Amino acid sequence: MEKEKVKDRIIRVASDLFYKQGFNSTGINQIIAEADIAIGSLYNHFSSKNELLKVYLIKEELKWFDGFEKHSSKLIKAKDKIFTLVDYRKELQNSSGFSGCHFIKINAELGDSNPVISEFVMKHKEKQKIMIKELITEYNKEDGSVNADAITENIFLLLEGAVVISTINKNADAFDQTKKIIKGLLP
Amino acid sequence: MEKEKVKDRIIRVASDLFYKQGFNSTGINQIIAEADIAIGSLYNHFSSKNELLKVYLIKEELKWFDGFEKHSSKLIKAKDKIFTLVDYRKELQNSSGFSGCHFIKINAELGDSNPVISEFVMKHKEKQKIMIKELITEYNKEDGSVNADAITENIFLLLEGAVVISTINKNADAFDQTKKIIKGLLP
DNA sequence: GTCTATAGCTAGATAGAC
DNA sequence: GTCTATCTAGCTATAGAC
Repeated sequence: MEKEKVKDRIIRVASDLFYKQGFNSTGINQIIAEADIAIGSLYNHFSSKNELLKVYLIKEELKWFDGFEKHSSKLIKAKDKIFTLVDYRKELQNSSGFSGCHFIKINAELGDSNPVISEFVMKHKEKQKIMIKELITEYNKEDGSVNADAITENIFLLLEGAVVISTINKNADAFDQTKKIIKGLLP
Repeated sequence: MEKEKVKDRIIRVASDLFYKQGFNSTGINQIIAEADIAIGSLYNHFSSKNELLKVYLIKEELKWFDGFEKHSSKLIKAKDKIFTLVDYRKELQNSSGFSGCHFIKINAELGDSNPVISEFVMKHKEKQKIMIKELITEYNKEDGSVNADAITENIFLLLEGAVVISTINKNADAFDQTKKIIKGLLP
């Protein structure tokens, strides 16, 4: 295994801090301390804290879709893939100590102050919804005949609600409820 | 009309800033500038920025339930009260420029750094859910025989999802979808 | 009860040695 | 390409005059 490069270590440390304690609450000094580098090195690799934020979000998006691909690729039926989407988001919450969705979090924290990030978050959620719709369309070919747009929106909103509420409550109950509801939606 | 007292002006200005640009991004200096007072006056009324945060959240919770009471008290049937809950949250979002839920926002911003606030947010959402359950129980007495717990959770999660997604997308589409779905849940 | 002045600290970012 | 030293600006909070 190759040794982790400085740039990658900065990204890893910064990402973890941005997620766990928030972007505004994370200082450059804390990042360089935990990455064990000098401040000059950080600014050699990244032009600003904001650039580090963009790199973080782009990487998290890739991780999110790759992670779901790994969870669902072994499954054959679209119905099972949809159920495993609930399991996947539950697992992400469990393993992060219910720290929430990276994208909802940063959007809540930045509000309207950073349009580039706001648009990135909007597009990310749109991608998630499109992915769900593709699964529902696949499901209709295999087993069902549901209204794809309506069921997609329903599942999409339930999942976002479940993530937010599980973050607040620090438990996964909302995902279990969500799975039951979705089972009822896909006969 | 009585002149607004200094303390109330501080609360109003701070609340607006906390909501619109975030708690961490709002400085004491900005609050006193926009409230047009000296810093000594602020600390005469409030012991810390954190106390101001607590007052803000308590006040917003009161406003939330009072606002819904005003919207729903004139309605007779529980079913209509549930529909008007969707309208109410849609209206809150519209009138704030889709700035999101005060409580989800502060929870996302603070993470686990402030347990007192985290617990307040948790209890607030629990109160909302209990309110929904009371409406569903009332509905069952009048018109229906749905599974109260399951339908409550379903409506609750859909609404939270709709608030989050409407905040990200800066439009009310998610509420219109949510209303349609809820209409299907309450025959 | 409102004011000014300021303490003590941390923020993000830059300059320049090596 | 990593380092130290440092800049300017901002932060929360306090002291003490009036």
